[in-house]
Amino acid sequence: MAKQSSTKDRILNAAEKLFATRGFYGVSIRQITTEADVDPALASYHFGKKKDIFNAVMLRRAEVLNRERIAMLDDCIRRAKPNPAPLHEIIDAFTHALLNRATQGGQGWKHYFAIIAQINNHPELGGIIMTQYFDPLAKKFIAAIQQTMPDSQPQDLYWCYHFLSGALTLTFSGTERINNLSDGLCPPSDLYAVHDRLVPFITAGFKVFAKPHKITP
Amino acid sequence: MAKQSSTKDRILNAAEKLFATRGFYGVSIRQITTEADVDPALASYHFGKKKDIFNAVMLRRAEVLNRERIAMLDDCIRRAKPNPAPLHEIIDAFTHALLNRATQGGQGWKHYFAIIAQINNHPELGGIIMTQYFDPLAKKFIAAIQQTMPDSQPQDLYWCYHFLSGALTLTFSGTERINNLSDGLCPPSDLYAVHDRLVPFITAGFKVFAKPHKITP
DNA sequence: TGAATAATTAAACACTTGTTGAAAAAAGTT
DNA sequence: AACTTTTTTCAACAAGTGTTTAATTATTCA
Repeated sequence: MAKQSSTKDRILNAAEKLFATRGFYGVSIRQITTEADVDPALASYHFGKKKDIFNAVMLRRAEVLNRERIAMLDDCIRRAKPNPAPLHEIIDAFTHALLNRATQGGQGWKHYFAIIAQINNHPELGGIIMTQYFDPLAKKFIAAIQQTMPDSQPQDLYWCYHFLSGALTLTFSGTERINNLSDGLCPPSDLYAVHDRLVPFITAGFKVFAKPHKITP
Repeated sequence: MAKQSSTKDRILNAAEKLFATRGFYGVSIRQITTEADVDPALASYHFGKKKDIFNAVMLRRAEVLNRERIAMLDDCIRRAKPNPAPLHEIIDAFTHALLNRATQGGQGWKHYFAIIAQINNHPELGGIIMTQYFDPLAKKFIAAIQQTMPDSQPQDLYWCYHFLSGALTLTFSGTERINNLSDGLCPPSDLYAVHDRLVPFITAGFKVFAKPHKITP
């Protein structure tokens, strides 16, 4: 109906960039519309309230990322049939889409991941995407692992997922902390290097709970 | 010299509580001083700029926590001498102080950990505590692991530390996400249950890199 | 006690906040 | 062409922002 207006996209891109570095409350609508070179009133006109802008920013990418990750998980399970999929493949399927987008997806995706890291534990801001997109995927992921590790206990898997979630979030947040800490030895920009270590690390962690059940090491 | 004024503490406590849920930019000085039941001007009078309040909030606990964790690491290493300390004990020493404070430290500590989770990848806000307190501790921790796993490569250890850092941060942030996801099976309030799984999980992850060196699983 | 220092108050500063309304311009439709 | 709908602009709103100033009250110490 309407023309392929670029105004909405410019607002979203500007908002994404600013939210990534200063957070939701740290960015004003004026700053967004200035960055987008657009009248302040257009933000309200196109999106409504400020929080609606934020949701639009997040949903835009959550949708495509979610679809991709589900597809990779399904693929991984189908390839292995009739056997359960190998653990490290499940974990790779869960994480690889993030790697692809973070490395080849352009700056916008990096901003998106930085925002995710901020709202991962913020119910008010992260509620929508988390419950709508991430949680169903997480359940699928955990179910797949349950298949591969039939003797494991659900609580253990949920907690392991939790650890994975934390590691993943920090890894793709683009923080420079580890770079400073390692005196330049570990540039977070080299996401392939990280991913090559992340998957075995997490896989080994999960495998601890393959058998029932001895928590203290 | 001055009396043991409680005003500064009340401001810090109020700020801590509010920062934990709404972030630095999401909280105004008026909100803080109202919560503290104190005149707005007292914030500037006692602390200076808003960011100074934030730093004071963080430094207050970072100092005691840092001291505690270093002591536990040193203890762990000394106990094992002349052998290198066992890996899982090093990791426990690194994490156990957090567990103690989060479970027995009262509400303030929970707020503190929630803030840590927010600024973990925020250079502007997290810079001071991170470089001044957390980074030296991290180096000590990694050095200890290097001793236990002499054939490991520094890059691997740094990245593993990074994963641990992410998992830790999310775990102690107090988020309810995992609770919802697991339909109440994994209450994040039961930090002992989490910790009992976190340490073996991370230990197994590190051990992957004990020998040099085969990243793809 | 009285003088000096510290803490608290109330008011105001100039500026930014999110959002809205009505007028103007652009695009779309018949 | 004229008419309708969509988009953009400009101005304004009331409320909130961090911070400062000067006056007032508590406290400390000689």
